[in-house]
Amino acid sequence: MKAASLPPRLKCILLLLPSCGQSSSFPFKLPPPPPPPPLLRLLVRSRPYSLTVTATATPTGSASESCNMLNTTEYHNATSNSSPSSITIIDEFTRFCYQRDLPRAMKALDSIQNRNVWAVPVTYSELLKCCLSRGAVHQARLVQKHLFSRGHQPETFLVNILLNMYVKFNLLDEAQALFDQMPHRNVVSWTTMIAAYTTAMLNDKALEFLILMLRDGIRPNMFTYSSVLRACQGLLNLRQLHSSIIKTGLDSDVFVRSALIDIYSKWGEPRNALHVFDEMVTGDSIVWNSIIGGFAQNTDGDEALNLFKRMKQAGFMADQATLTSVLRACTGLALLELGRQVHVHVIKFKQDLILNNALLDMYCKCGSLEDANSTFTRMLDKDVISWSTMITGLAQNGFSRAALELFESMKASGTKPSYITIVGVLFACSHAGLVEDGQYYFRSMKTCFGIDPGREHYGCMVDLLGRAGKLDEAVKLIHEMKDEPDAVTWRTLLGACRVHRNTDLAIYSAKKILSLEPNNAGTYILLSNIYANSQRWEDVAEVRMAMRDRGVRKEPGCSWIEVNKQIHAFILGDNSHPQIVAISMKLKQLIWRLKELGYVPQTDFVLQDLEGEQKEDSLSYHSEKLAIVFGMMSLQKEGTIRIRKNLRICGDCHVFAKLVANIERRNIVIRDPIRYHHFSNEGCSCGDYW
DNA sequence: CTAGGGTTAG
Repeated sequence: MKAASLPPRLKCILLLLPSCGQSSSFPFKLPPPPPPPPLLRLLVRSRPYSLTVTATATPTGSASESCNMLNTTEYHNATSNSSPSSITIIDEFTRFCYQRDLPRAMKALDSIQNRNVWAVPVTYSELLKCCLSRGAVHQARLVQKHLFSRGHQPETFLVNILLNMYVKFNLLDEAQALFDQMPHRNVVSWTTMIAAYTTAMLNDKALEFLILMLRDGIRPNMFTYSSVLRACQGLLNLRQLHSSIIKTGLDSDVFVRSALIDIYSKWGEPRNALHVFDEMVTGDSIVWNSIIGGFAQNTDGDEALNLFKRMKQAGFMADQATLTSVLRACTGLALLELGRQVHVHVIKFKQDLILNNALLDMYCKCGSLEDANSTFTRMLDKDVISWSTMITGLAQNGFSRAALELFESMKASGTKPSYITIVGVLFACSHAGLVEDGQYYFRSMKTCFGIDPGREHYGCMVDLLGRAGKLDEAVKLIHEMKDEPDAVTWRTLLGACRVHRNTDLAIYSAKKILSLEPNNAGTYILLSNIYANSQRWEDVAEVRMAMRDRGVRKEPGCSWIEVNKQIHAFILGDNSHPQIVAISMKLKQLIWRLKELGYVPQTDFVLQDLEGEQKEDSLSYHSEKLAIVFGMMSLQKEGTIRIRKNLRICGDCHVFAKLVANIERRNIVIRDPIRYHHFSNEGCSCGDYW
């Protein structure tokens, strides 16, 4: 046994409950012996008996007389019977508790209980800690019974330990019952309950307890706030809590601060989180991780990477959590090269599951399935998330068959698929036009895996049926949904309508989307294009008017490409790129070459009211075209050109990319907000459907 | 005796 686990003060004091009805408070006041040096502690442990007797034999104060007498009597009786004395039993009990010998300690507890004697409170706390670490609920309950036996009221801190234990064992009702019967509750008792309800995601309950606590006159401390913050129900709530934290000055606590940062981020206000962060005088790496994670999760990868830089400058080391967030930022920004650099650091942390999952996702989302695959293969531990990530990654990048095969391996491995896994599987089916497989998985998900189909599953099925041209069935399915169909669902149907040229249903879906998302410019433009295609100019004008009235602005198309650790952004109508002249020239030449091979620019995709030449010109400056040309100019001849863009790729750029990939014999990967396009000389992985 | 950071879909 380690010396460190010995009690700081080895007080093997015998506590005898006076049968004369005296109060249970122990009358002896022993000056705490100074903590012995490690070597001495070992000595002390080996001779606890003599220590005990000395201690109990030197009572102070007159009130102790009777106790002492009882004490002594008990001692003599015990010795004359040649059975172990109460002193010995308590001593043994104490020793077993500190040695974490649970079975023996429990046996000793039994004897103690029978003899109506008590050990000092700290001993019980040792025993309870032992129960906690072993998950010994039953034993803990016996300890509780003992502590409350014969009308005895245990110290509040002991009850707090018990409370915490029930909470950790997920026995909230039992914790609550114990809390209810406590005569005195301190901050710790309240905070334990609040933290319990927060963890159980019973946010109302947690907040209610905060109020009850305040009513009871107990002032929250930093522990309380850092727990209760996670339970807040919205920004209003959060601001109230924040201001009371400031009033009490507890905002200087790093725990409270990181909780504030997390919660502001969670409620979509990373700027406020940054404010809280920047006000901090001294922080630690966890607070850095909080703020970096906050931006990474709020799809502001740029700021996350900025902060990561600042973190390093401030001299903090990146750990697993930091790198996970950094990878997530790379994922969002499609920064494959930076992600690769992070990978080098990931290797330092041996097999961290979450970190590996983030790495895997980064490679998938950056379109490098080779790297994703090797990462996946090298992972020793895989959980549902690893499998789901890889399945979805394969499916999104156009490898549907491989995705479905991997799903079979997953089932064979014994990992239970989750809701999200099935989304990936159905996505794979819809992507590859595997109607029957998709319907099979959709129908059997409930019976095979106990997962109720949700919105996303219906969405995949709408896509599946829609692609196959079964628009009626798709609509029927939407009506069968338990949840209200959301904009994503209608957008899926709209996509199918465009491909199969069902104008009426397209207009119907577009209107549905607009009613759900009145500020999405893309939908207005889509609707206006549909009208334009069927020459309904009045309707086009009406849509334009509605857009103007509601102040909806179209986000300019933007494409990003990473070259030499730098990100080059091309924005429609922006000529600030230093090489823009050369790029434009090269693009013109390329278009010329393509035209000779039969390329006809598809002017339907121009959204402005332009005509002829002009129309074509504006089209040729779509940001992805510029990015492709820039990639050809600045990347190695063989290298894949990887582009990320903010809007869906238009049909003309799609044809363009396909042709370029073909004549230039190089792979082009374009990731738009929801689909991946891998262009090679065999065409596009999306199968020309998106 | 009570508290903080990271991963998969759309």
